[in-house]
Amino acid sequence: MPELIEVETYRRQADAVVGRRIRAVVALDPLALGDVPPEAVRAQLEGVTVTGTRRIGKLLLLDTDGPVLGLRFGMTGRLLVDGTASIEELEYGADRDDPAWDRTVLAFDPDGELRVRDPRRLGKVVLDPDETRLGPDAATITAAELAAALDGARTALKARLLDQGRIAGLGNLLVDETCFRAGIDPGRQAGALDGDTVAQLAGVIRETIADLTARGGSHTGDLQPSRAVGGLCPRDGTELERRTIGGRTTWSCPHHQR
DNA sequence: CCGGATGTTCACCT
DNA sequence: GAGGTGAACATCCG
Repeated sequence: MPELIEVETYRRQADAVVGRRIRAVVALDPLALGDVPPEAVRAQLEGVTVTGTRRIGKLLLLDTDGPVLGLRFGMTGRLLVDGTASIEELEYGADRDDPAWDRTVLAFDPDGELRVRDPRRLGKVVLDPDETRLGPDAATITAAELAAALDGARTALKARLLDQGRIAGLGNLLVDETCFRAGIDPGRQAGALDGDTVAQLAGVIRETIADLTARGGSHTGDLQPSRAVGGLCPRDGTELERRTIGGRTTWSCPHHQR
């Protein structure tokens, strides 16, 4: 579930713990920490107070009076705060929801908790993450920023849009949806788009994020129901094409996406 | 049993 | 070195 849209809803939920103190790190999955020893993370987090929340792309940041706590959600991570999840998180696996998947759990003073529920364990917990490695946030991307991100790139447009160091926040579903709406072939060479097309695409990216946010998530796009073998373009009825671009399954309309 | 999955990283290649 | 590609990671689901 987590692309920029989902992580932004997580951030809003996380706002509830601003002003609270981390009383205990109840659970910590070593796999999420990389090479950092769990004890070190525990020692740095216990006792600090959360002072604010931020988001860059798909990275959720909790500012504290100690280190910055960075949370990445991988493919299947969700955030639960004080026992509640946000409403639009019903898509992955649709049904099962097992507390055994709670990989990171923080308990607060005076009360409450925050937990990351992540079946596939591809999420990460990072202290003081390097924020400079992320490009400008897709939700507010300008034509100039997008032009800079695509500049001279010989790779496919989709591959470049997925590159978090160039533009932060777009995932597989959002990229397919924005290319679909913009009428652009995601396989086109990224650096070959003319200025007008880039400006138009920047607008479509922002509008698509706003639209799907209002609908309830990255999986609510117009293209989404047709992302299957034999699926037809919702705009013109052409059979959709399935390819791998940038290492990800890609659905597009060979008729109106050029 | 097999393939694929809303992501990131790293080894390897051009 | 820059830039790009594909496998690996761990787990669940159809």
